[in-house]
Amino acid sequence: MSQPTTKVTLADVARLAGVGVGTASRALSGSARVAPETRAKVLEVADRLHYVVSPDAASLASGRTGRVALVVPHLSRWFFGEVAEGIHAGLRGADLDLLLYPVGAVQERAEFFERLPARRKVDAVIVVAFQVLEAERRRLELMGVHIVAAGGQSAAYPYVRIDDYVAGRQAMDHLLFLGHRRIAMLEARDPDQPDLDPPRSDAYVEALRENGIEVDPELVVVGDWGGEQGAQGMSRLLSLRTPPTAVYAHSDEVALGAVRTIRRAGLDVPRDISVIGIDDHPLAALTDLTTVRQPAHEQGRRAAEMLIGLLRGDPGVDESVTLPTELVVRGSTAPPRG
Amino acid sequence: MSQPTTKVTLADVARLAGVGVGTASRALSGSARVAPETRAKVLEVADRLHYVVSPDAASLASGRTGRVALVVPHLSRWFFGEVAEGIHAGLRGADLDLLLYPVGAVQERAEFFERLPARRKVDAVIVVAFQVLEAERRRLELMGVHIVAAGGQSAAYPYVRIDDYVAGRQAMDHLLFLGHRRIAMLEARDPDQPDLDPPRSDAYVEALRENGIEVDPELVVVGDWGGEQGAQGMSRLLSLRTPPTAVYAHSDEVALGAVRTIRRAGLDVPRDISVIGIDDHPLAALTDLTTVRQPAHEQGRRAAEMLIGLLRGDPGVDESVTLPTELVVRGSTAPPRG
DNA sequence: TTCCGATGTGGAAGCGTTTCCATGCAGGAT
DNA sequence: ATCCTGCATGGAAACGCTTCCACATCGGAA
Repeated sequence: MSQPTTKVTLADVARLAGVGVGTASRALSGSARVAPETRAKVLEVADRLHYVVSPDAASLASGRTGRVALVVPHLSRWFFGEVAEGIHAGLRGADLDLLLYPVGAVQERAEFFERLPARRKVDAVIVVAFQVLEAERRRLELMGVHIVAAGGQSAAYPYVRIDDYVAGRQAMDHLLFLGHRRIAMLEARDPDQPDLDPPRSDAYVEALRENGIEVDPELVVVGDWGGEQGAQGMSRLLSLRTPPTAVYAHSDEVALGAVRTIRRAGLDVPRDISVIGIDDHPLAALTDLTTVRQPAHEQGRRAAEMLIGLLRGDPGVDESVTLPTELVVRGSTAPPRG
Repeated sequence: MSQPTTKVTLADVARLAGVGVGTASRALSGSARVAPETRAKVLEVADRLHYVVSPDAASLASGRTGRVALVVPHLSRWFFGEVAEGIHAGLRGADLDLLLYPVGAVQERAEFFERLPARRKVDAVIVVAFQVLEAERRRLELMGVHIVAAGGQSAAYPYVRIDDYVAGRQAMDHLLFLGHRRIAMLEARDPDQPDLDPPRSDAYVEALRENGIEVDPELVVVGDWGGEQGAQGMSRLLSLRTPPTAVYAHSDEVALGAVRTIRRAGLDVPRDISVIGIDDHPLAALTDLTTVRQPAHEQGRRAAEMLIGLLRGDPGVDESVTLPTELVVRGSTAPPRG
């Protein structure tokens, strides 16, 4: 029925509609001023010929690419995938395509900022949930496009995120409220992120201090964001002369690792040890893990909407947003024994 | 130091290098025949001017876009994210960009195939892990580009996948080997996928039959791929007069839902009921879930490599691949009690 | 009536490449 | 010495659009 073989150009449409190419272009792009009947005629012909504009020609002529770069580490981890979906949702209707740049591995990341493969290919960049280093920021700016951060604390750009300190406090305050005093922390850091002091850790320290509890360095174990590290960290905590009665993990995945180790040691969660995470990963519900929920999807969506505003040149849209988090009590926390 | 303000064109480079634009283009694209010293000169000038080709102009002139569409449902679910990362890995060095098209929701999916937003924007399409309907296939082919399937049984295109029947058999055979006879199945289906009979279910039926066990319809519960459905399905199984001694779930997420329900009922996994899943989701290791591992990342990578071959016109690369799966025994399965 | 602004339109000038074709030239075969 | 081959090169012609500019037309204001 249709011939995808011969490609139909704007000139063809214009000719058959009996108008000039300029008019045809205006009629199709919708915005410009064209007489209603002329527009109708052009659209009718375009439809009949199965006309599809050539995005490359349009980009070349207009200088706009209609694309957005999505720079994201670790697509395979729930949070990032969820944010990415949120971004896609927020971009709907804006007629923008997403160019995907996974930069999980150190080398990939270095290469991305080195080569800047998105250069000249996008109108904007969304950086998902990672801290952009100073040197990287400078490279990024060579692209000369809008940049927003989704789910990260890249303070240099407009962002949508949660308050990690508050999230951490919600977790810690819950444990403290339950009566725990000997609380361990499984701190997560990205291998190549030179965070000085993650806010989620500050929350630990300050929550303890406010409750008159000394920070015991033995009770703080650092690892990456993976569950395996949580499991190992927990082993270390269990080997202490006096293990903690509760564990605050920086993420649900880390928390689940801890739970496994506790169970393998023949102990019970939460009777012997309480465990709390952060994220509200879908599996947290399935594993009955108490956690602090953060709106992953929404962070993506809001960031995308912000970007659209920026591209349109709306005034005042570049105001960063911090979304609320929420304690979700499940079965992995309880008052300490005794 | 650099001026991202003024855009440098090929003509500028050519002029400063003292060559024609044709020669400059050939020198930069690398492949064509250019005298070594000429090429060196051009490259040097290009580098000095921070020249970056305009992908749009190049696409327009050459007819190649240098982009690949990645059509994927549910980015936020581990398997899809992992396959996507694999695809990205497989594409490295090929200088191809990935255009992301999430089509998780029914409406999104319909809209994608209706509007075909990737039309004229890509040289190829990778469809991740979902069955392309006949009508969708016809739409897709309007694009007139190569298509491959990663991690799905879309038989119409070259694919890389696992054998779902075999994976199911590995799970079932393990349970049977342990001595279970009353085995339930938590069957997962995509809400809008009119699979007749999923191979993972066939495996259940045939494994039982081969072992002389009648299929008890009560023991088969259907849901979607989410953990919640696994939890609910398990409730139903527990309400039977004679609950199963083992549960075969179509995915790890479903299996974990089942485990939660079993535990909440005060029963023990695996002492009272064994549970096995499929996937080897990272959290399966953390929750000690026995499962059948499938190489998600590799499916993506291989599909991407296949695509590169197709685009290069290599002969014989369009041969589909089926990767092996592997039983991973952990702590959620044991012989039946008694 | 004349003039003016608003509105709709056609067409040309880019946009920045790739690629084809013609040309120049060196060197080996005759 | 002459011819031919083949490589390296310059330049022009697409590629298919957007957008600017100029022009025509039409009412209404003066």
